[in-house]
Amino acid sequence: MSDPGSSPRLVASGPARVKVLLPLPFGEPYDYLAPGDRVPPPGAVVRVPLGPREVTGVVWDEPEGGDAAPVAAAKLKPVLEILDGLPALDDAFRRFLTVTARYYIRPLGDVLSMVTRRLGHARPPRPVTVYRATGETPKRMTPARERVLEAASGAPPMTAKDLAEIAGVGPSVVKGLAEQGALEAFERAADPPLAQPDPAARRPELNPDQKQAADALRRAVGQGFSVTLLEGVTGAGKTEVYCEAVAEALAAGHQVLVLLPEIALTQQIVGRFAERFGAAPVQWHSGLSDRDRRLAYRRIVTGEARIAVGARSALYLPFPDLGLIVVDEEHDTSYKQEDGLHYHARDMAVLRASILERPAVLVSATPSLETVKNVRDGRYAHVRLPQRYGVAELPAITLVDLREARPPPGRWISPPLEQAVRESLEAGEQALLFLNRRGYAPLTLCDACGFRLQCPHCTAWLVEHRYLGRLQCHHCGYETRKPKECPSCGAEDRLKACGPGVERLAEEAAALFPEARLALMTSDLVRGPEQAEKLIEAMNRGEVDLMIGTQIVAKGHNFPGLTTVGVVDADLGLEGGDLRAAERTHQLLHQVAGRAGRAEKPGRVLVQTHQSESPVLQALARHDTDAFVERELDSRRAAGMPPFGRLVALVLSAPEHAQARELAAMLARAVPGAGDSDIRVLGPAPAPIAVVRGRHRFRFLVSSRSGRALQPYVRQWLKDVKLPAAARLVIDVDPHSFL
DNA sequence: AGCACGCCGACT
DNA sequence: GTCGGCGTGCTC
Repeated sequence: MSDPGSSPRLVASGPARVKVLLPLPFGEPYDYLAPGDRVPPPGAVVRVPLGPREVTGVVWDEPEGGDAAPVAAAKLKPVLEILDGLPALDDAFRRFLTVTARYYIRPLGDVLSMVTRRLGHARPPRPVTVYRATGETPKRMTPARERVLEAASGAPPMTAKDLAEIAGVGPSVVKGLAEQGALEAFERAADPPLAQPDPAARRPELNPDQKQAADALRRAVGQGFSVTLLEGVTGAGKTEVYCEAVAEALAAGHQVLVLLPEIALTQQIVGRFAERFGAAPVQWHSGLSDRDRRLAYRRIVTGEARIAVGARSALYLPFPDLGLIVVDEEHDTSYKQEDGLHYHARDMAVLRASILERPAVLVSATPSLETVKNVRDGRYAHVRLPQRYGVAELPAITLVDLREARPPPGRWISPPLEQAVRESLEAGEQALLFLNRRGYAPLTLCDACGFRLQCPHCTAWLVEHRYLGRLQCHHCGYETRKPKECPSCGAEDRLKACGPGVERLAEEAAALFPEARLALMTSDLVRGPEQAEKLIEAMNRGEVDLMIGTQIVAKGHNFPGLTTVGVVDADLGLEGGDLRAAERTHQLLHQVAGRAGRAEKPGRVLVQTHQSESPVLQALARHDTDAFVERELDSRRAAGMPPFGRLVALVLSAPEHAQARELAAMLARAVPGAGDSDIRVLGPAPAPIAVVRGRHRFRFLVSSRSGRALQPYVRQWLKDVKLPAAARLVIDVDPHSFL
């Protein structure tokens, strides 16, 4: 750690050394000379030379236990500039980045690069000229001028371009009016002011259970680091409860971050926050326009934004005074980043809270087993909402065994499901069909020669997307038109769709229920949160009778008129056999089931399966989450798997199969010797998807049954391994995907 | 990550 | 004889 007294001071031996961390895959900061006049403190953002170029870095502390020989003084170059306009990264945030890097076995500079990409956003926007009406009338009035003045009056000041666009005239009209004194031009330098949330704006009526839960969360807000699991079934009112914790943190003058798994959910939560606090929170997600992103960034890092609602990447924003982190739907798999730095936002949220010594609240109807274990071990507090607020009964869940109730060939809706949907449509109610498979058909084959259409770059079938008129690879994004002839035997019109996707399901539903108004909701057809919101609103207004969708419809939306839910293929999530398959299926189906019967009408759920005896589905049908959790925990404990044991996956890839295989063998030879029976290394094995984007992949899996940290072992293993540039090694700590 | 240096094929 | 391919290595 740096000397606390290292503010500007004269050093006999010339300009001081400063450590500067660069957003490049280096593990340690580089040494520079302080610029002539002053020594930038740790956290300061600086421009430094690096070889022939110039990069933005952050002044860093001494690396911990860093006793490596110092870089020769002759090599040192001076810092070019201290960027005083950009907020410095405080100690806690720097520490957060350091621990993230260590946990995920990644160079610290890699982690910084997630942050510095945004640093440019902190610069204030260049001033723009805006116009407002003065109330004067120009000497000569024209229809065009009238329209402009009408648009300007009462509205906030606008740029000439916006004003002209609204009035449907050219910008010269605006300029003319300004010359005449009817419009006043001025510079708008600062960002528009942000309406501030009021913790007391609209306190909701809480039922006794909610009140008790809210009190517990409020108490936690005043008391340093803690993690609380807020558990309650869909509709129990968890959002209202955690909003009380948010209010408490706001009242104490802190910022609050609410993490959501999907940007499709942000609109809805933003609306509820606006209602509760009288002002909308700032949003942060990948769907923001560049302008909105910059604005949001500035508001967050200056502290003007008191509440930020965002996707996982919001966790790596430098909030100056974060007082509470809420992770909504904490069990959701999209919190795990699956490319670049493979971090888990829920886990890192807990880490950030612990470093800040502030509370975190994890919210879920179906908590992850990791969180359940932490509760049982006494590490997390547990607040449970037992009741389904406003609704007496849980939906009736029926398992439809497809071995008995077979759909007709080439169809996927069984007679009982068809019947149930028909009844609900005839009653004027809404129905939802859920199938977690995008596109029209997952596989296309030639019925003349049996050839299967495969991605040229991956070990994967091409998925037909009929709406887009393309065949798509879901692993690399490769797209092509569907050919007329079989690429293998040349037979014409013999390529047949195989298996169901939501688009095909929609086609089947349209044929079965021609009078119903259908809507299809999938991530590739719904672009951005606004469109998702539109569909949801149409559904809420009753403009849709039958909604068909992938898991995007399962998450968090309330459809008051929805009474019947059909899960078309419950077996989908159970196959593949990865360690969390049962857990994910349980969570997803529980969530889908929770969509039914939210208002006064009771709901029913039909779950189609070939394995109705499966314990996951049995527990689901009985609404017996606890039984499922017990069973699953037992089997994980017995297997030494997470959350009891730990895993690290390593995937080595190279463009040539032979090279990948040889390098994998070389890595295998470098595995540190036994001597520790707790840690095991499996592999190398060809990855389940052996080729992705033209790269051949081999997997290793490191595990410890005891739950001991694996990072030191993996670091030791890779310490002296040198890979050629063509090869890549991806390290996934706590992997969720096993592909 | 960039970007330069460096050693082997087809061209003014 | 050069221009340029991208494989290897360095950047305080």
